[in-house]
Amino acid sequence: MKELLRTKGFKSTPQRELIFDCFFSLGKHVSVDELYQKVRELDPSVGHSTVWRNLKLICQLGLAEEVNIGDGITRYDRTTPKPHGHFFCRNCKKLLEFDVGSVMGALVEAAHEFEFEPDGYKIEVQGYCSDCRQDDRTNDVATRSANDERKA
Amino acid sequence: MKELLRTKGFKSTPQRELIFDCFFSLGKHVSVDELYQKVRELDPSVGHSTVWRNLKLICQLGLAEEVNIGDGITRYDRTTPKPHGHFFCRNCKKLLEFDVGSVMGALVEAAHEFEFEPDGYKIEVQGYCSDCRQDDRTNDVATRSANDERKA
DNA sequence: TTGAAAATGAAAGTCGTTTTCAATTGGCGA
DNA sequence: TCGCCAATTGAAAACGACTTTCATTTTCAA
Repeated sequence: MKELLRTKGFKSTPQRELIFDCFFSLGKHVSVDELYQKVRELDPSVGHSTVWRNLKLICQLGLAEEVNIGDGITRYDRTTPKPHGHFFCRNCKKLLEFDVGSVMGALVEAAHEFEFEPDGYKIEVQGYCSDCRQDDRTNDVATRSANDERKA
Repeated sequence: MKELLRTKGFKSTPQRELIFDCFFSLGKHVSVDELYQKVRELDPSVGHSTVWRNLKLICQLGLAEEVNIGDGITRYDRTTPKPHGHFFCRNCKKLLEFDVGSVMGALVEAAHEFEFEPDGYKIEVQGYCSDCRQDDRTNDVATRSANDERKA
């Protein structure tokens, strides 16, 4: 890692190494705060902004990319050799990955038609995972009474 | 529109009608502020929060849905009979729509394998549109001093 | 008409993200 | 190895989009 940083012109610092290590030791889809907590376990002196900046750096280095599922929290996903999509459970907030190889062809083709030069794909499918499926869901209704439930 | 609101248990107010009208008269992918500006042109007394709340209401009624392209701004897209994806130009921020009929099958199948019950799809392809394509782009580089090398 | 409930507008609050700035540190050249 | 200078750090504040609060106004069913 130290090597990669040097060759790219960045300095290696203890904080940076720690943050990088923590990021890669954690699972995927890490938020800044999740990473921050992890880092603090090992070195409570590391600052919030340092974690944030290094997470950005990890993205700049092409080692991860942002994932935005629309809940206001940016997560960071290690880049993988093959692109993948996400199933996002509206209930338990779980994020599952699935292979999108079968849809890439169609996407690339569509892009070609638009003379669009793609360099990133975000395929997010929202719904309910196997644990949270139910038939009498009440949280996507447009009626007044459902509003009140929601607030609770 | 007044009818729809009533039947769903919501009241009809001048502000609400105006906001709804403006939303549907504007193109797609409207942000709260864009809608707010439009509304203010016709009635400067309407408040920011009223616009925001009614945009949420439009979503609750199933007439629109949020689109998140990761730039921190939530846009609202009229729901259309057929699902569509977006091409988001990193340079000019343009948002183009494309038909995703050809990929839906694969997505639904993948969801089925995961026992996932989908109810929303977000297919965002990022890159550069035909107007912004160029070969010597310099805004996605990960190297500090290697910028120069790469261009040469 | 009238009152309960909903909607409004201004302002303030929330919260994740980003920047500022002074102090510290890494690492290249001498 | 040493010293310099730019990169990095940490605390705090700034930022900005989103959301809530609350007093007031308005809608609409009875």
